[in-house]
Amino acid sequence: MAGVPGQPRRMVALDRREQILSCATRLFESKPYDEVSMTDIAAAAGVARPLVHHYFGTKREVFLAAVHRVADLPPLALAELSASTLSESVETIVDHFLTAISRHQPLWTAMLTMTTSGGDDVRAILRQSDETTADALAQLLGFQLEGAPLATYHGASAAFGSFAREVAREWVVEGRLQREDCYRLLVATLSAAIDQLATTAS
Amino acid sequence: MAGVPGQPRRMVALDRREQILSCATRLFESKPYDEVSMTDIAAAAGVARPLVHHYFGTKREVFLAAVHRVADLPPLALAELSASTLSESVETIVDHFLTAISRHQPLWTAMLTMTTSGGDDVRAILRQSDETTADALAQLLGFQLEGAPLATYHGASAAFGSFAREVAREWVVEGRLQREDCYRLLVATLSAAIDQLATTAS
DNA sequence: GTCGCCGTTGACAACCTGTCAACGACGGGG
DNA sequence: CCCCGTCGTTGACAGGTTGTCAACGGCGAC
Repeated sequence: MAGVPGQPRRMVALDRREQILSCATRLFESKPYDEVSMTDIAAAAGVARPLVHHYFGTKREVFLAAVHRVADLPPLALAELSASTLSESVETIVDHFLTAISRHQPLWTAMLTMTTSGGDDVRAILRQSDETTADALAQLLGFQLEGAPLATYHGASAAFGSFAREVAREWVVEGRLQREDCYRLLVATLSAAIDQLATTAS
Repeated sequence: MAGVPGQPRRMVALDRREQILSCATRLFESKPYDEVSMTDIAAAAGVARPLVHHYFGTKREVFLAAVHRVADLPPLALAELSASTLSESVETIVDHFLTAISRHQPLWTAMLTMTTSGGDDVRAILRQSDETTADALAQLLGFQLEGAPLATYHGASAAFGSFAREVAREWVVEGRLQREDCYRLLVATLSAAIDQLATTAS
């Protein structure tokens, strides 16, 4: 643990945490969860292993911090959507989603490879993200959600979020889908799902 | 490692493998991957730990064998579907899917909890299952698939398979969706997806 | 009866995670 | 100007885990 002579060994706490987290993220992007060891992370950050524990606690927490950071993409600017046709709104949303992915492609491939090793905790992070955007979408479309319909809506949106990510994976990492394919698929299915939910709710 | 006196310590190889795999499956159903140790599996099977390695190799392979076994549900009897309306076919398929789940509910919750801890290898197992049923469906609907459309179709079906599993999870383990909700959602989205693919292919 | 095959296991080495006491640079008070 | 407390940092330790190997012992073949 020699440390670069020119650089001060001692760093401001938040900077050091940030540096470790960034190194850890880079590692988790390339290998699945259980092929990355705390020793690897510490070595990548040029730091002793207990320091990683000092900042994050357990290894799982390092991983979750990395997932959280990567999952916190600039949220879709739903506010931009003025009140227009439902189909237009859907098309715009899907288009925004896909452009966001292509703009932050490395981050997305990172997230997709990281979340494949995930458990319930990773699912929780993704679900929360899905629910907030789904709520925004519902408000935008003028849905009245309360009681049982809300739970149903959240369940459906979580499932659809998983679908959208999987479609994106097929485009960005598997390469079996083109952007056009993703667009058509998502627009068609999302429209159908919304129609379905709207008619059932009434 | 006393072993039950009445039972012979030495077993036929395939039986022993089967017994270990069944115990391992039971464990992986209840805890995520990295909270189950080889020691646990061996103890559950009443056997020394090296024996598990002897039969399966690495721990990951035990896990994959368990996933594979659980994922190999009685496949949807697609052959029963006679040539009828597309919408009728879709409705029947979704209904079969949901009934299969409710009939084998323990197995399905098992698979859903196991696959949340999965990596690329688990994804591969699921994908293969998705592709075979998707191919059967395509043949049933009379699609002509070759070249690029085939890859597109496989990508889309993999994504939709993930969606269907997630919907099922919301029904069976999260409880935020009723069976009726799942039915409507899946019918609506699957119809839309098929329409979409059919019109693009032509 | 004896021999060899193979299911089975104890023991070992390498690794990994999580914890603790201790070291030492940095800034403030005397 | 020196001393001291704070806090970032680390070496070392304990417990547990995976994977491997040689060796034991029951069971069928000859």
